[in-house]
Amino acid sequence: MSKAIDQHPVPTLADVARRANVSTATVSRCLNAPDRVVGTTRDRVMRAVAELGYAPNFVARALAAKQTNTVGAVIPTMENAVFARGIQAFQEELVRHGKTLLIASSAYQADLEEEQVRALVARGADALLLIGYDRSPELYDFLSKRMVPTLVAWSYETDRSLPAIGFDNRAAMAELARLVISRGHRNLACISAPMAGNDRARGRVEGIQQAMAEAGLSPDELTLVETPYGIENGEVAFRQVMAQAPDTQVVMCVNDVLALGALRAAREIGLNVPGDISITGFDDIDIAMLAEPGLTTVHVPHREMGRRAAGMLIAMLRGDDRPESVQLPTDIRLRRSLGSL
Amino acid sequence: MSKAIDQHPVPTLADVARRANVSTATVSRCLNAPDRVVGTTRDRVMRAVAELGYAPNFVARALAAKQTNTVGAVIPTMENAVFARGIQAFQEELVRHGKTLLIASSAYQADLEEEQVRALVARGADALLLIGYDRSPELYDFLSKRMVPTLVAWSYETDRSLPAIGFDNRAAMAELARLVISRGHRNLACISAPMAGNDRARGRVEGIQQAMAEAGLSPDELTLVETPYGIENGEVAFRQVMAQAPDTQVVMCVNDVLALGALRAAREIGLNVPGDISITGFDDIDIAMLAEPGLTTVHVPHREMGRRAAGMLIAMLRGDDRPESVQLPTDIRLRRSLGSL
DNA sequence: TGGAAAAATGTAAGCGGTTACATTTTTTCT
DNA sequence: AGAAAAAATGTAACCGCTTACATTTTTCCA
Repeated sequence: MSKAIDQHPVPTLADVARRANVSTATVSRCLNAPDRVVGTTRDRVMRAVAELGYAPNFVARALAAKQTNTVGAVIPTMENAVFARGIQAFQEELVRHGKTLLIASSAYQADLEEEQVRALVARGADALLLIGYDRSPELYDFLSKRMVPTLVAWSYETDRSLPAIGFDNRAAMAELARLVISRGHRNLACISAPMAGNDRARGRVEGIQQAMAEAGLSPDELTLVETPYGIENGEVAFRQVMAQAPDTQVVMCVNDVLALGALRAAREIGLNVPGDISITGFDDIDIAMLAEPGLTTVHVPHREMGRRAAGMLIAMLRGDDRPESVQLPTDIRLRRSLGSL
Repeated sequence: MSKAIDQHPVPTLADVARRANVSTATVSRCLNAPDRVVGTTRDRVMRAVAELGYAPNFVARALAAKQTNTVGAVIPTMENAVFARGIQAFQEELVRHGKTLLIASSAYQADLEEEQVRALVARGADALLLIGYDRSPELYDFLSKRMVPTLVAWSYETDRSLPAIGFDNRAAMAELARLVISRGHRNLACISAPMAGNDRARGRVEGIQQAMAEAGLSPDELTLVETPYGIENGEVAFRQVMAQAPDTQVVMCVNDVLALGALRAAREIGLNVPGDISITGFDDIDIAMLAEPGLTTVHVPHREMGRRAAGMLIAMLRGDDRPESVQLPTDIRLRRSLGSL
C-alpha cells in the first residue's frame, strides 16, 4: 500500500465523485457496471478518473465485495522446473481472467504447507491450487469449513473429495516399468523422493511394483532408495543403490532431476549407460532430452495442466462447485538411457 | 475470501471480543502487541481465539493499517530457471519475515510489465521487486509518486535512481570474452536475447564488444543474432549464425538455454564442440554442468541474490529509503565447450 | 398530457480490522 | 492514605470501496 500521505495523496473514489459531481455509488458503478450509468455521466466520471489518475484500491474493494480476485497456490518449490513451468502457465491464464496469483511454497514439508494454506486463506485467496492429495484431515476440514474452492493438481485419483487435474502417476510409471521389463531387465532399482506426504512419488513407486508383479517378479525385490530432490542427492542415491545391489540392471527414478544425478554418478563410477546399466526418469523436463545419453522418461504436459487448472478454478469461482476431475495423458519418451538386455 | 455465510460464519474480531468480554481494541492488541495487555486478559482473549478458531482477516487489517505485508515481484517468466531459483529464495526469505509474495510475469514484454506493476501496486503491494532497469519513465514516475519501495535485481549499475542487487552483466561477459580471446579465438559470434528492454542482454553483448575492442578486434565484426528465449530458438539461431558467418570459431550466448540450443544444433549439423567450434553460455544453470560437453559459462549466485533481495526490501519497508546497491560477484566456470586454437 | 414504469442516481450502512484519544484501574511514592 | 503517574482497557472514527434501498429523473403509453 502506498505511504503517500503528504504531497500526493492517492486519489480515492470520493475524490473522483467530488470532481465529477456525482455520488461515490455512481463512480463505483461506472467502474464495475458501466451500463448501469448513462453515457454523459459516465464520460464525466471517466474524465475525472483520468485527470486524477485514479486507480481503485483493491484492498478496500476486496473488503467491501468480499472477494479478492486472488488465487493462491502452494507448491513444493519453484526450483523444480516442473512446477515452475506449470505455475507459469497457471498464472498466465489467471491474469487473462483478471485474477492475481498468490504464491507460497512448502519445501515438501507438510506442516509448512498447512501453514501456508492457512495464510493464503487468511489473506483472502478466493480459491486454492494444491499439489497432490496428501495432507491432514484437519486441513481438509478447514478448507471445507471455509468453503474455499480448492483444486488438486499433479495427481489424479478417483473417489477423492477434491476435484483434480493431473495424471495417474501409478499407471504412468507402471507403463514405463512394463517397457523396461519387456526389454529384458529383471533387477530393478528405484530412486524415489521421500514418499511420506507425497502421493505422486508413492504412486510412481507402486507403479513399478505393480508392473513387476504382473511380470511375475517379486515387488519386494525392488531396490528402493529414498532421497530429497536434487541432482547431488540423485548421485548419492545411485551410489547407494549400487552398493546395496551391485547387480542392478536398471535404475528407475521418480523424477528427471534424480535421474540426471544418477546418470552423472554412473559416469563418475565408470559405468556406461545404457551399456552397463539403464536409467529412467519422470517428467520430461528440458534437460532430459539434452542429457548424454538422452534420458528415457515419462512426458507430462505441465503447461497444459497449469493452464487448464486455472480454467477449472475460475469455473469453480463462478459457482461450478464440483467440476469433473481431468485426467491428462502422459506418454513415454524412449531415449538412449534405456537399453535392452 | 470465504463464502461461508450460512452455517459457519467465519468468526471476527468482534466475536472474539464478545466472548472474552473485552473490547475489540483489546483483542487487536493481544494479537499485535501482546505486551500492551495484562496477562490475565490476554489469556482470556487467547482462549476465546482458540475456541472460536479465529484467524484475522488480512484484507480488513490491510485496509485499516494501510499495509498489506505483501511484496510484489514482476519477472519475465518462471520458466527461466534462473528466475525460478532466485524467486524461490526470495519467497522463502520473505516468508521468514511474515511477508507474502505476489507474483506476476511479463513474458519479456514492456507493456505487460507495466500493467502488472500497476496491478500489483493497486493490489496493495508494500514493495516491489523488478528485474533490470529498462522501463518507461512514466512507470518510474508512477512508482515514485506512489512511494512504493522498489528494488531492481539481476542488474547492477551505478548512478541509477533505484537501488539494485545484481551483478555487472557487461563486466562479467567481458571477462568471459577475454578468456575466449586469450584462447586464440578471433571470429566471434553472439546469440542474444532481444536487447530492446533488456539491459542484461544488452550489457552482456556490450561486454563481448568491449573485450574485442581491447584485444584490437573490431566490435563490428561480431556476428550477432537475436532470438527469444528457448532451446529451440537457440538451435535456429545457431544455424543462422553459421549460415551468416561460416568461419565462426566461437558462439557466445547470453544465456545457458540458448547455448544449450546451440550445442544441440552443432551436434545435429555434425560440428564437434569444442573441436570444430566453441560455445559459451551465461547463468550456470544446472544443465550447464550436465551437458555434453560441459558448458563454459558465467556462474551467477541466483539464490543468494533472491535471498538478499528480500532482506533489502524488508529493510526498505522498515524505513531505509535508499539502501546501498549490492554488487554480487560472478565467476567463470570453464568447461569443455570452450576449446583453444 | 398525466401518471405509472423504468432508468439513473444518491444515501448511508456496512466490510473487519486499527488506533488516537478518553476513561478506568493499578501502581508508586510521599 | 491520597494524589499523581503509569498501565490497562474502552470508545468510536476511520481505512476506501460496494450495494441495498430510497429518491429523483426519464421514458412510455393511454
